[in-house]
Amino acid sequence: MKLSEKSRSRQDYLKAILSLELNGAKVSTTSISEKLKTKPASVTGMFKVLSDLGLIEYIPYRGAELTKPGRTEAISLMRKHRLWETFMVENLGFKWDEVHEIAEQLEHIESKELIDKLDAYMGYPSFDPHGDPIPDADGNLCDRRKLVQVNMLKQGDTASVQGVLGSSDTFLRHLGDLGIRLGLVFTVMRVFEFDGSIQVEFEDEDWNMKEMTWSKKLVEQLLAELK
Amino acid sequence: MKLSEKSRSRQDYLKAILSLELNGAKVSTTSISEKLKTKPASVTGMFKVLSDLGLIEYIPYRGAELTKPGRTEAISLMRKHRLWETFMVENLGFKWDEVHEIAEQLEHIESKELIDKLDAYMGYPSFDPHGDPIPDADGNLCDRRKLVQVNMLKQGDTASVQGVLGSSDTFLRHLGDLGIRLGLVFTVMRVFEFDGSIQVEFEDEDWNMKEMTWSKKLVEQLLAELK
DNA sequence: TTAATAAATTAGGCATGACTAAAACGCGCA
DNA sequence: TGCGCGTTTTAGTCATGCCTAATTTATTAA
Repeated sequence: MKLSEKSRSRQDYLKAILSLELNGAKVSTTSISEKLKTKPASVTGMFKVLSDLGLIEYIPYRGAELTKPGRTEAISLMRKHRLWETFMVENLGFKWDEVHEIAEQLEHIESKELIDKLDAYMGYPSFDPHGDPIPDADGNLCDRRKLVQVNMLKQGDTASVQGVLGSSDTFLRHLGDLGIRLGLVFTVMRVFEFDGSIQVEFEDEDWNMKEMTWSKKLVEQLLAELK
Repeated sequence: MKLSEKSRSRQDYLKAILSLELNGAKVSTTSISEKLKTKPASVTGMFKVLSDLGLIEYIPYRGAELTKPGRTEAISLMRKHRLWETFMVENLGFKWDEVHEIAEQLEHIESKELIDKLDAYMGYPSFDPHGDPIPDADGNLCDRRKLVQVNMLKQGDTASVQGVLGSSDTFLRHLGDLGIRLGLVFTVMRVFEFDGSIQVEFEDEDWNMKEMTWSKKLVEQLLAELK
């Protein structure tokens, strides 16, 4: 009996459980069965399996809860789902509403290497095209509420680059050319709007003066955390 | 009974059968069982299913043969496998020997849109990193023997662009900037080598003069068919 | 405290796709 | 023609993960 084996089904259950937990809802067999379009009786069966695998804490008639390993696995699935969605929208030109179904399949591809390289290829985006945060390789989520768009910064603000909302090839190349990378700490020297585009002048850690002059939309794509 | 459903297993069998047919080998239960690491008895069972689905012609004790729909499906899998391998090597920076296992998973992703967009994203490569031809969206294979590398063309040759051997981002962008696209018909005006790099001057259908000046390796990546 | 109701579990089946063991086939060679 | 051996098929199991129907548990209201 290969109880250690991952399966599509088990992964779908873990994802559904994480989703309910994040909503603060009780993880009951009914709620899961609704999410997965199965029947409560089937959920009971799977809860036993997941419990035996140490992925959930399951008390009959009381519901289930992810354990540490279970949560790690579920977050890894969320990461894969959102990175693939981002790739399809930003690189392949899909519309944001066309990618969910395909990402449901892609998230089950087993290869940490693949997803980490895809992450790097896209410039480590912090949010997917729906605006949901993408967990990093260690499973950490970026809290959007703490971030501001670069065009909202004021003179004298010091902040660090934390993410990119939407990360098309050209935009990322542009950022790279300017030496703008994730984690860069900078101080805003001047912000002004001119003829429909926004210009931000800033100084980086090495006291080098840089500037961005983009359409308003492009500047808004760059997220930073105030220091 | 949902006999029309595609399954991972069935697809693996179709691929194995195609592979043996391309080698000119007889498609026996034993040979398939060796390829798929199952037992001949299991193959017999699956042959019946595939036969009922109209994907193979199966005569007990005689072996199996792909039908038209079966072959189409198998070639689509080959296309997906090779395109994903190409993507992983050319765009994500994998080594050519690291990608097979992952492509075995990716080839089962069901979405014609996805694979066609990935194909376009990479510039419609004709060969994968192992040098095997990639079927196009209609299942047509490119016969490598009929193609020549652009640096082998001589003054006055007329040819059409048929493929790119390896298609890194930068290389493809470069080609795009020059207006070089799949199917472009052109006539070579001048070829010469200078200081380790090769220069090809050519005229396209609209009589515009263009030139490529690249390292020898880059020019060799571009494949064309003589007219 | 108990009865009613909603939710969860158990019991028993079914389809898929693997397996083993045993029987049937096919082909080469005497 | 017929024997024998390797290949193939049949028969019967097993695990996964789903289902329905019947039972059990928890909770709420009288």
